Amino acid sequence: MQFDDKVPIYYQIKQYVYQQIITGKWQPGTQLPAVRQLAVELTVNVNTVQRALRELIAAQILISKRGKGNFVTTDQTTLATLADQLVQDRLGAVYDDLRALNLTDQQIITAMQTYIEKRGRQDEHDFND
Amino acid sequence: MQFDDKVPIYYQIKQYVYQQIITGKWQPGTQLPAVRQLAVELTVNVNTVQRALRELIAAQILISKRGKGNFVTTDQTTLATLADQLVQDRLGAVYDDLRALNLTDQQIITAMQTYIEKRGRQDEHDFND
Amino acid sequence: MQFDDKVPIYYQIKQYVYQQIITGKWQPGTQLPAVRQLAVELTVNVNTVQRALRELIAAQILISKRGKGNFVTTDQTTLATLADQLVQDRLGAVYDDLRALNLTDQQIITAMQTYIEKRGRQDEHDFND
Amino acid sequence: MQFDDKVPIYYQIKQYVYQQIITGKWQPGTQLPAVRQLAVELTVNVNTVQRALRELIAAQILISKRGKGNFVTTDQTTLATLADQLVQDRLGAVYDDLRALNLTDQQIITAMQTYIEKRGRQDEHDFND
DNA sequence: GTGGTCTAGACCACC
DNA sequence: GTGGTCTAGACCACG
Repeated sequence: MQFDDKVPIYYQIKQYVYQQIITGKWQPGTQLPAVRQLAVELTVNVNTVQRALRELIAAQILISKRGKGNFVTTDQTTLATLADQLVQDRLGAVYDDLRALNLTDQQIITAMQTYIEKRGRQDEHDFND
Repeated sequence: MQFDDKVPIYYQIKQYVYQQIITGKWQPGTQLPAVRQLAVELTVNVNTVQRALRELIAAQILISKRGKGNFVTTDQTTLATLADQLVQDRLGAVYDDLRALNLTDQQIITAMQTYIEKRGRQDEHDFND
Repeated sequence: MQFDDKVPIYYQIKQYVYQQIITGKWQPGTQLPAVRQLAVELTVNVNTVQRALRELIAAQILISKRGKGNFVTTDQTTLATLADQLVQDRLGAVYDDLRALNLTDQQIITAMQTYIEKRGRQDEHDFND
Repeated sequence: MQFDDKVPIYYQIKQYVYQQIITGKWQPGTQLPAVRQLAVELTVNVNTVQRALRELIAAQILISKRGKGNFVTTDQTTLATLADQLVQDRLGAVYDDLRALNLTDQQIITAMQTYIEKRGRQDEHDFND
């Protein structure tokens, strides 16, 4: 995995974990890879992984069982709000930024649409290469 | 101005300058506020402002005239691409993130639309308060 | 049983054993449940239980009879001091802490009294639910 | 400062900070000693201090100003609840423990009173030494 | 084997 | 100078 050096690695690891959970790669109740294993996969120090997980454990997204491992919570309400929360946060950030660049609501939507169309064509093109 | 602790302040100042230019608050050729003045406005240390400006000068967005001050470039092609570049970058980032959360292209657009509607109603409400 | 993550489980098990003895649930001379049985009851690993018992045996609170099991000591002087010792230790700890928070002796006593009254009312209420 | 090796050092540092604040040794708004300074005073590693402070910052008890230092919050409501919270937690813990040892409410109070009297005499004695 | 804590020491952003 | 992040490596509690 590649990290953006403009934002703390542990923070990006948190986002990564969110992704794995929301996309269903890590189902509720399943055990995460061992911290040392994660550290290897992400080519990062164990402590850095643990710092990320610690916050997720505090937020009850993950459950830590001593000597056994870390697990995705099985609490459905926690997980349900999680996905929506992340999407809304992301949308809010980009919306604020684009408004600050003087785009109107309508312009933002059309910009998004044309961007996606363009990406669609590009990806198609990339795929054909 | 409020800064996000998770990303370097000098980086956020760069974005701020971009904003001022693109929204026309700082017209091409006009002189920027003095560095010390900017530092006060942004409640940030002078060194931090200077680091941000240094990079903008290197990118030829700003022109530094020794003993006179810093000025927004008058080079139209530079400015023309700038705005579009920033918007595309932002859209690209949010698009990648939302795709990583398993949203389809269509879901991304509708999520954006409903988000904007919701914000519109909220802001209206806030305004009436 | 629930354990506090912040202090070693084997240590909390020792406290649990003390409790059983002092409250008379485990009379002097009686045999303890098998280690495996205790481990199940406390939802804890056998090794962890054994570590706790080892220390209690060393302190002569428990007597280990090879191939037969573990027994509560019948030595009355040992048991007599035990209860008092535990209470005094607890009182000492809380007293020191509250003094460190600037409470006077008198404030500590009244705080304790009002706390107990409050708890009494709450428990009564819970009971009626 | 001496630490109890039965509970994490960073946790005890948190308690220490609480104490300093509640007893007024660290007034609202005042700057804490530098983390490296605290580490020396507490004969502990810098990271350990920082781990403790990080949680207090997250809880808004402390305010961290980049490049300047850490400060006790000036938010009065946060501080007002803090002291009471700590005392109640402490009382709750000791109450539960003593009840588990079969003491009645009344016995707990009198035990506390006699303990304090005894301590008072002892301290007096120590003082005269 | 698992996770949790602590240390020593480095580097960065910011004042 | 300040705090924040990261690394490498050790040791402990627990299963």
